[in-house]
Amino acid sequence: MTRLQNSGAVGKPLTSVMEDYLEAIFDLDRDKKVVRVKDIARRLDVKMPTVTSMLKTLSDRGLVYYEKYEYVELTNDGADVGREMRRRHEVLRKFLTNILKIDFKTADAEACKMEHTLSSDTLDSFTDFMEFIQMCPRAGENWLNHFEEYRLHGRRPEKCAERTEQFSCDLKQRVDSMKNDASSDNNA
Amino acid sequence: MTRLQNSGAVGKPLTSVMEDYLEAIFDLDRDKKVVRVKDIARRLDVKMPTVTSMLKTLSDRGLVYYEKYEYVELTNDGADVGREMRRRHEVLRKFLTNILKIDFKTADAEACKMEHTLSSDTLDSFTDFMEFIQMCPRAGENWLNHFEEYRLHGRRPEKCAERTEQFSCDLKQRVDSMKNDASSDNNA
DNA sequence: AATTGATGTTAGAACATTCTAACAAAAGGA
DNA sequence: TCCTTTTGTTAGAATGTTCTAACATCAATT
Repeated sequence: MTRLQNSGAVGKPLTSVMEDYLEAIFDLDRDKKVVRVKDIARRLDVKMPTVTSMLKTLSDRGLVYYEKYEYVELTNDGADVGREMRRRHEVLRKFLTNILKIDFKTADAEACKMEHTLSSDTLDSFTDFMEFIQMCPRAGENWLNHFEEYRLHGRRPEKCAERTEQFSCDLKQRVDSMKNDASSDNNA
Repeated sequence: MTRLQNSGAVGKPLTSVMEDYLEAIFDLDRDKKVVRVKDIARRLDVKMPTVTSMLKTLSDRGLVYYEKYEYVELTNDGADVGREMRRRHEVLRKFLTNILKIDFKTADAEACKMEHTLSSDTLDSFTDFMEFIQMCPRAGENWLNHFEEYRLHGRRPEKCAERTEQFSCDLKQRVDSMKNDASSDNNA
């Protein structure tokens, strides 16, 4: 199950658009103390009637408290979803910036799209991977810097290649075997 | 631009659903030599009328050749899209299985969802990262195995710390001597 | 209190995607 | 050939998300 369930009105799963709205409201709630239709509209780049319409839907499902012309608030269920989407967003953004070295703006946008599609389990794997990299000396920041060089200065990082030579045949063997596995899309 | 453009009927970007259909047809084309409505329906888990309807849309946009009751074929534009989606799918699936150690079935499903959302640039970063890991001995398969252990046996991989010590004799020496910026590996 | 500008709502429509029910063509026996 | 099964199509409806145009309310100023 990728999508969070609500225990409110309906048993149907939330759509990714609903998740976006809940995340937006959750964020705005922390920043601004009062959440208005206009804020949500600007944040999600939609028109105000669209927001009104969605607020009705979310209200029906017990995810927001919403009365005409009044400020919007999340219910507990709604806040749970919003918070979870925020968490996912952060995990993914950090992966994209810290590991893949993608610039913040792009990473943020990509994370926003990815956060709906990945299952919790997969998300956990991303988290684990990042933790592992920080925890395991052989793969820490130093190594990540090499990746950055690799990205910036072309496909064949000499420093890494040099090391390959210095390492035992044993290791190189494993590296080669993995290489075969991962570069097998010769479809044309 | 995340989405590929077609040079056919309309200038509008493709939806991710259209991309799914094109990828499915592309795959079936390689496997089965003749692509039928029923095959597409089964593959995408939709009903046949839905396929018929989408084929009209794709035909209008110059992405498939489609005549009533006849086999479906991709145009060059359509094949370009299908092939690209296939490539993205493979990159992501390999990342999820080889790096994050997610089981194949799950990884395949997740890749299918991710492939629409990521930009080409970000996709390239995934590819680069995988290539880098294969190329750089300090981050090869051996290290990836440690990650697997880490995932399976809890949050604190003692072996990683141990190894650091073990490597000291031969490796760390070289690393230190030839590497200028080696100093940030000293975490717990 | 009346006016004005910002904010919010309703109504109605469009689009993409999907479905079911009913009909139509193709294919393969008997 | 006629019949049956498989495959494919049309028509029509539903859902989810969005928009524009028009109207309503609120807040602030005069």
